[in-house]
Amino acid sequence: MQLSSRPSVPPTDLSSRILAAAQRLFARQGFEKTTTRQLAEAAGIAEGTLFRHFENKKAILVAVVTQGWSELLTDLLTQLSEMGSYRAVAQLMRDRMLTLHKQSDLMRVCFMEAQFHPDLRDRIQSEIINKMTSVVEAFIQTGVERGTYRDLNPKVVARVFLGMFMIAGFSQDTLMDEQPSPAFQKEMAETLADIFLNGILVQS
Amino acid sequence: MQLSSRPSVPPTDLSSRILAAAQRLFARQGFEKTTTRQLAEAAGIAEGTLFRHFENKKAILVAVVTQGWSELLTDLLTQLSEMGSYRAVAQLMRDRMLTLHKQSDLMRVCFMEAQFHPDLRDRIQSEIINKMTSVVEAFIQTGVERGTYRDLNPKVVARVFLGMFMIAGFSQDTLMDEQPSPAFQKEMAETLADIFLNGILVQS
Amino acid sequence: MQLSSRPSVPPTDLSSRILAAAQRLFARQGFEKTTTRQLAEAAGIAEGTLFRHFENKKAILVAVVTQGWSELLTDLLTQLSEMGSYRAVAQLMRDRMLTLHKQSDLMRVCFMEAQFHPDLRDRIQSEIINKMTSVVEAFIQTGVERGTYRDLNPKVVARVFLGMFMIAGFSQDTLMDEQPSPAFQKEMAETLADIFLNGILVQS
Amino acid sequence: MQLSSRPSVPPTDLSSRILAAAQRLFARQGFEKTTTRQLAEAAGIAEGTLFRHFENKKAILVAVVTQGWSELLTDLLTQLSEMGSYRAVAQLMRDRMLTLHKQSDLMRVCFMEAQFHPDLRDRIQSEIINKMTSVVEAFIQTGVERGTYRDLNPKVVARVFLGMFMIAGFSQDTLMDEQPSPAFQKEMAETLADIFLNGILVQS
DNA sequence: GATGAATGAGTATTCATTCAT
DNA sequence: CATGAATGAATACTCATTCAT
Repeated sequence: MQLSSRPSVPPTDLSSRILAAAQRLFARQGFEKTTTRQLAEAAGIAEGTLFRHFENKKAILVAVVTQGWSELLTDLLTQLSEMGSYRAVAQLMRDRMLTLHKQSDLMRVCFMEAQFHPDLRDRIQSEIINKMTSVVEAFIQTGVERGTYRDLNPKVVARVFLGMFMIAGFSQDTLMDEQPSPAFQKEMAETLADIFLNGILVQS
Repeated sequence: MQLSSRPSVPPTDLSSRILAAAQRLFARQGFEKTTTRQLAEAAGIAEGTLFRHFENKKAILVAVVTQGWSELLTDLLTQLSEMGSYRAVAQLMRDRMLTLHKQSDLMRVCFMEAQFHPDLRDRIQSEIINKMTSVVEAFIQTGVERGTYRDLNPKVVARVFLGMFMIAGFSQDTLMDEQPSPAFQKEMAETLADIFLNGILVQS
Repeated sequence: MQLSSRPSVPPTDLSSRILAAAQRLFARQGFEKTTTRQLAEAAGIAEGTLFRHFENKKAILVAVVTQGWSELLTDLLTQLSEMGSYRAVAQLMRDRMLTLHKQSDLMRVCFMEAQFHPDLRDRIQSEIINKMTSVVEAFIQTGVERGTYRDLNPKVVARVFLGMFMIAGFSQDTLMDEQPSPAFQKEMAETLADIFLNGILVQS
Repeated sequence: MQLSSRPSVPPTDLSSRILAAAQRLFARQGFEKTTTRQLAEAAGIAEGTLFRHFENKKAILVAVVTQGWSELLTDLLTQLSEMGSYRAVAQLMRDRMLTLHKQSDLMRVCFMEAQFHPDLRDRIQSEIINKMTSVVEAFIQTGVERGTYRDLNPKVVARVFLGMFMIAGFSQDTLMDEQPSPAFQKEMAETLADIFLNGILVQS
């Protein structure tokens, strides 16, 4: 997996067209319900052409997911590394959550399909989640050592942090209101960050 | 949907046998990948019999999900209403999250399939999520009014609270470690509740 | 494999209808070129029904061949065992060759497909050819011991004998004249039997 | 078809490379199961190039078969014409059968595919088989007239003679023992020639 | 001439649903 | 009511052939 690749992919090359179409369709309909015919049509190519670029349908899923997470991880790492104040994590979460919403396609694909495709899940886990978790963990650890964060298990906190991303990017669209207003989304993101930092209890 | 029904369903009646089998299979393999033949076999009946009890395969999905959330909601409402201290919410979360793990089958089915079946999602939302949210919202509201909780938007906090359930019950199994140890699960549940109440920042 | 089964199969049961259609089509067009759609149409059933009776297309081929040889072998054994005079082998050959013509469908299927389907070939060989060869071999052996046949290696003679069957039933239709006249066929059968018994050389 | 052409084809010219690859692949896998991609790969050229040299896949089959029989026929004619003694036909058969084994690739291709490609069969028949048959027929005829061979229908004997070739070159590999030992092959060839000349009956 | 990416009709197989028993 | 054989539309994937480079 290449973490540094990407925004340069020309949208005219077929593989990219296929992946773009696949991301949209998989997210909208799920992997199983997306037919290769639809995929080809959406990419503006013939059905057979799909199989010149990817060995089979599942390989398209793997590519979509791998590429997507790759981008996500790159962005997160960049932002974390540039973040001066350890209190600014709220800012980061807010930003991330709002942009994550745009990538909720990807989140959905992952959550939906990872479960039924062990090899896909293994890739996501070993190549991505673990990397993200350990980066965030190190970040939290530093915050704890500096006395900014409470003395909680950094590994666990990292998971909660990442889990919150998913709430934001994923469950909103899925089970909550059809189309939450931008204002509500903003408040949601800010409250989530606030709770993450301060909790809901009044400080005694 | 009946919220108060349920523990009286005899496991020998065919509809229940079908639903039990379906919940397991849908969670394990997803709705699309579960064939009616498997369903029938798992329920110990003939394939055609399925269609005497449910109009079509999708009706089985709807029934599984509705029934499951119904139980979940009933339990949550009971516990909330019986809860004296508003600080004890941590206790509740811990309990819920640990038991939720057992019901992760249901969570999975919901998260996976709700998206692709708008009518299912609508039912879940209008009949369940909204009810849960408003109950939790009222609970939070009271906590805020009593000065136990900070003055945050109760509706938003309620969503965060419910969202955290899902982290616990769902994403763990799906994307995190293959089989998180009970000890880790317990720590995860407690830390999540702790962060929800206190945040990660050191109290200044 | 059952050697003694057969002429009692009711032509109304679907498996038999499928096999009958398959024998004709495989012989006419080959296994690869026969589509399951054609197969179903010829058997007067739906395409999906094929797969309720046979696991896959190849299983139909195996069944056709096995069944066919089974019948052929049964007949041959019966005739050989009932044959009084060891000179009468000519009579047998003539009869067999003429009826074989009707079963040339089967011969073709076997010769064509056996080669590309090792497991099929193995079955034919171990269950049928070897049985036929050893029966004929024993017959020849007896002829040699009685002084009726020359002292040639019975195993080799048996193979030649069986090979001659194939010339008769198979290569005629395939490479020789489109439709050899019955008269020519009869002469061919008789000459083949004659040469087998007496050779072409004038007795010195 | 050119009977006198050929062994001068340089193996570097593309058409020949294609034919060589095709003969091997068709014999090994059959015509239908050999893909043009395999063909191109085996010939070391691009897939599209095939279609600059042959109009379509079937034309390659026709060329392979025509060329092969052409060589076979040339050899047979040469040997027959050089044969002094009419008793020496046994020698010829033995030789032919042993070398035929090497060309069993060709035999297989012919037997397999001729049947399903009427135009191919017509070519083989009119241009080759008929020529071979009539040459052999004339040869037998002469033997009969000289009193060496019994007074059998020369046309029929010629067919039996050619049919025996096929037993030898073809059916052995296909349905008989996996890999008959050279010794067994030799005995087979000799016995076949012996039976052809003398029959199996003890001369009374 | 050679290439190989693109094509799309065609394939075997699956599976929700029906219906005669 | 329960059954399970029959159905046939729908699916992922293959491959001979074309054509712009």
